[in-house]
Amino acid sequence: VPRPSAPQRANLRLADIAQLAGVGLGTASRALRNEPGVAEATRQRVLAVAEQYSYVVSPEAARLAGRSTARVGLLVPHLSRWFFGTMVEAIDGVLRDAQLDVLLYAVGDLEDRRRFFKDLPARRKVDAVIVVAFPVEGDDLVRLHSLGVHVVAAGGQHATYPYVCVDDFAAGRLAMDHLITLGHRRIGMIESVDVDQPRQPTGRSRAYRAALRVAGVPFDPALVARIPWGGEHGAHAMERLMALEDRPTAIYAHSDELAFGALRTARRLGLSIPEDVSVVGVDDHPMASLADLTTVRQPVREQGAAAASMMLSLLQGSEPPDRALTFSTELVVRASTGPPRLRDARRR
Amino acid sequence: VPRPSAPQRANLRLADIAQLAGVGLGTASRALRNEPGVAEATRQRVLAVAEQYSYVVSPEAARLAGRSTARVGLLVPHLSRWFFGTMVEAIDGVLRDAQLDVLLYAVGDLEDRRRFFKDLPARRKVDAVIVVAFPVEGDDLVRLHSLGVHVVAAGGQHATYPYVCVDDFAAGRLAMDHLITLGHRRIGMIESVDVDQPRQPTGRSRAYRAALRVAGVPFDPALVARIPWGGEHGAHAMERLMALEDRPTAIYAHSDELAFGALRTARRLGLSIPEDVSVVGVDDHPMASLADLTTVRQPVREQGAAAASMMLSLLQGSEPPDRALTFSTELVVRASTGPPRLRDARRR
DNA sequence: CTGTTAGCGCTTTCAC
DNA sequence: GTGAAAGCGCTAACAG
Repeated sequence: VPRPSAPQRANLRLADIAQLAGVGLGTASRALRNEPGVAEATRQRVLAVAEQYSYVVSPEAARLAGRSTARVGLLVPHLSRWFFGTMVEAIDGVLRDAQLDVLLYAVGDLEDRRRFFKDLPARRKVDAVIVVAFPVEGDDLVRLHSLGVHVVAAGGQHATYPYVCVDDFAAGRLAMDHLITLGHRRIGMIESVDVDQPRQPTGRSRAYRAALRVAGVPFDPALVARIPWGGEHGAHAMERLMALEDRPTAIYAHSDELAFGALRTARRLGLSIPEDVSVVGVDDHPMASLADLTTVRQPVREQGAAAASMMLSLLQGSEPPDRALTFSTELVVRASTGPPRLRDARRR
Repeated sequence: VPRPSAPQRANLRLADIAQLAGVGLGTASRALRNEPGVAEATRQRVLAVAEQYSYVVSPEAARLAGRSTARVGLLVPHLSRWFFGTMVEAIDGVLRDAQLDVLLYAVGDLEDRRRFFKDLPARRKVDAVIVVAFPVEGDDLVRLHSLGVHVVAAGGQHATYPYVCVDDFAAGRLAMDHLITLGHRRIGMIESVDVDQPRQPTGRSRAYRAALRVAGVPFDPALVARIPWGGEHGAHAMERLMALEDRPTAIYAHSDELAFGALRTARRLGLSIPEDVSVVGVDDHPMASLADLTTVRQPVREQGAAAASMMLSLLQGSEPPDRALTFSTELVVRASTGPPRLRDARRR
């Protein structure tokens, strides 16, 4: 536990500004915060003095005396991944424009999260919390609410609190239907499971089975590889899938990173893409276009911005226009998918 | 500007804990903060009560009365890039373990930074600032110091304040010498320039010329492509380079992302790697292994952790063990580099 | 509309 | 060792 070295204090206090402007403390306070009940002329005078001495209120004092912290907590599991980084960047942007400070909490695993929610009688630290792509469970949620802390989810799934996300099922269907339309029938799935929450099948998984069902293709468990998230895991999954007796002609990966791994395996195996095997991912990671990977794009930055705006409404006391926002996804066809070889298509 | 809805307050105050433990306010305060001058028995009693009621001090009140904010500002230009995200994740981790809160500032452009440093009579917001991979200019620096705010740089270049980085020149030499050792003589460079600070040549650029000089190869300006950062730009640069009359047999890209772009161009051009052209990057982005890209690895997480530790020392008032830390880099040979074709090698 | 007066919850002298 | 008292800089109620 660091004990900071004492910094010198030299800044002006509200009292100084008030005096300089020739008004009382209360008036100065109101003027600075654009509270009603101050003569316009007076307000201008105060504002001018404050500006001149580049005065800023002490957030600590303001918080101690008042109610809000003007700070929001941003909980994110994996900052090093593109999706999360982009989301955070977007959220931070709109929050900062609204003069709010962002307290970052990189909560990699369940343990971190637990600690956060436990240590967070932190209504003492933030007015609100934005969680990126993971659910807040009932108990924690109740406590947050009882503390008066707002919660919104960005990029997660449906929730009881306000959220913004994409329809993962629809995204999955976009990918699968593309493959099926191309003529593929034997389609493998590389499915990543979150170690912390191996919960019920995700939308992207359900889309797989649904698409097959609609196409009249029986589900073959041998064709799905369940692995942890990550390119290397994706690569291994691909090895397993391609080692199958009756190997798939196409692969549906739950995310682009997984797909990149699959592509490497294919390349190393000497398979040509998409002639020998098609690969489709989800996300439209910036690298996807560099790898010529067909994928399903989801608007990440937009989701983040929307979630932050939602938070802003909540903080203002007004219900947000929408309690839930679902952005749509879009198929982006590139060079990694194509029709199966005739031989393969005929086989069944 | 959001006006938060008033949350209810219900938490215990230090006074309550003191009373519950049957001690005075001052004693309770000292006990909780492990200050000397409290009987061990007393301290235990206070600690026990605090634990029992899961009491936490109000950071605002503590700050207002005391000196530190227990918060550090983290300035990052591009959260969505792997390097930055990873760095931030690492920094956040050690700071959090030290009970410090991290205030995130995504400062994409010069304008954002300027605003930060202007608005930051924020000694009122943070005790210290960590900047990721960009320099703090003299004027801002002076102000920070005069406010008693510590500054450390993570992943940047040499600075007058404490920093941690890698030797970009050495990294560049590793990449270049690898190419030269393989027999390449006509080597192109894809160099990214930061729009905000098109400052003097970076270490990675200087390494290019130095390596050529040592190898006795004359510098040919036609072989270097200066572009903004980004895979797509890397791809275009590669197009230009490969369109050259006397095209290079190898490409040295300033970063892996650039190299990925180059690889795509090569692939689209029908060039085989590394037979027709070798490509080497810098960073060892996780995707590099998936693309079988030869690169120079730099330890990102370690740099972040080291910078954060440095900050901790500073905050404790003690000089850090080292005011500057330079991590070493390492060549990682993969499948994207190989000797030039004999024909090519002979040509000169 | 404006000035004054209480605290907000803690840290820090300063006596005991 | 420990308790009492004096603020830290501000907001919010309350009188004018």
